[in-house]
Amino acid sequence: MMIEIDFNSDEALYMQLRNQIILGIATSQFHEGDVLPSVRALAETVGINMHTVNKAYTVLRQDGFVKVDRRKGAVIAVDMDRAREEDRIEKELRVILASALCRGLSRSDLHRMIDRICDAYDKEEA
Amino acid sequence: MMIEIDFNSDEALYMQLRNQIILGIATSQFHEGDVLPSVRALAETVGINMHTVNKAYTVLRQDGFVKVDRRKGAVIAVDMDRAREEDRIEKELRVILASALCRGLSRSDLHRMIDRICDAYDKEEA
DNA sequence: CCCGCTGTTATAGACTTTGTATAACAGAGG
DNA sequence: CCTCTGTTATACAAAGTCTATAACAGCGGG
Repeated sequence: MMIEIDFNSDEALYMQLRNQIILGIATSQFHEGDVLPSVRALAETVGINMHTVNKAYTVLRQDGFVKVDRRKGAVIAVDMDRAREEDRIEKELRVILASALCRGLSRSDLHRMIDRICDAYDKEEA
Repeated sequence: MMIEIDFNSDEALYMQLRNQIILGIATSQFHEGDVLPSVRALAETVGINMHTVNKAYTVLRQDGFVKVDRRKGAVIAVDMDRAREEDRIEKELRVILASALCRGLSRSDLHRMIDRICDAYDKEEA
């Protein structure tokens, strides 16, 4: 999977990495058990420091998306804690939904948007 | 409207302020034309610095939620630029939806979640 | 057995962001 | 005139981000 960094983004580099890998898992470009590039290799190819990649992997581990094996490296291993996740998701959604509603987006607009994003994931997956 | 700050949150104080005010607009606790507390007053009641409140108001202005009148203060004035907003919303949704799907939440789970949040807003509004 | 790979840790420096603190300014209004 | 409004400037401390070098332990292949 191609991982790209936008150095002009105001989003932290390690968060860009984290998010792209989560997107990769959602679109089945990464599967359970897949091994991510080593921190040094990914740092090299992307053009950033090793520690920045390491921080991304550490966050991914804390968030339950990978398990880190000292010899193999970072392995995709999604922790399925639905209840806890549902709370987190809903909390994050509240603000962004609020701002959408303020702009005049309707509830059905949001549903359509959800479907469009999910469709894009399903398509990429195939 | 009651505005509260969580000093233990890892979210920046000015962003907490910003988000709560957006939530307030979405739930009609703030209406078009309403005047927000002055930067000094809000800073006093919340227990933070004036400049932190000012930054929140500045961000709200940049994001098109308030207009600032030098004599009256910050006034709720939502900028209805749907097209631009739709892009921003969708971009923000992509990552959080991806992480939800990774955890095993289904598309209909997400739809239900959207409805639940919107229902809560409608209810608060009434 | 050593070499090379893995993540991990430590230390240090530069830079940005965040939040606070004081102070002063112009504009508007009672 | 006094007081309220946002705005601006300056300074400072603390935290976060990113880089750079270096070293360590564990494991596996030649």
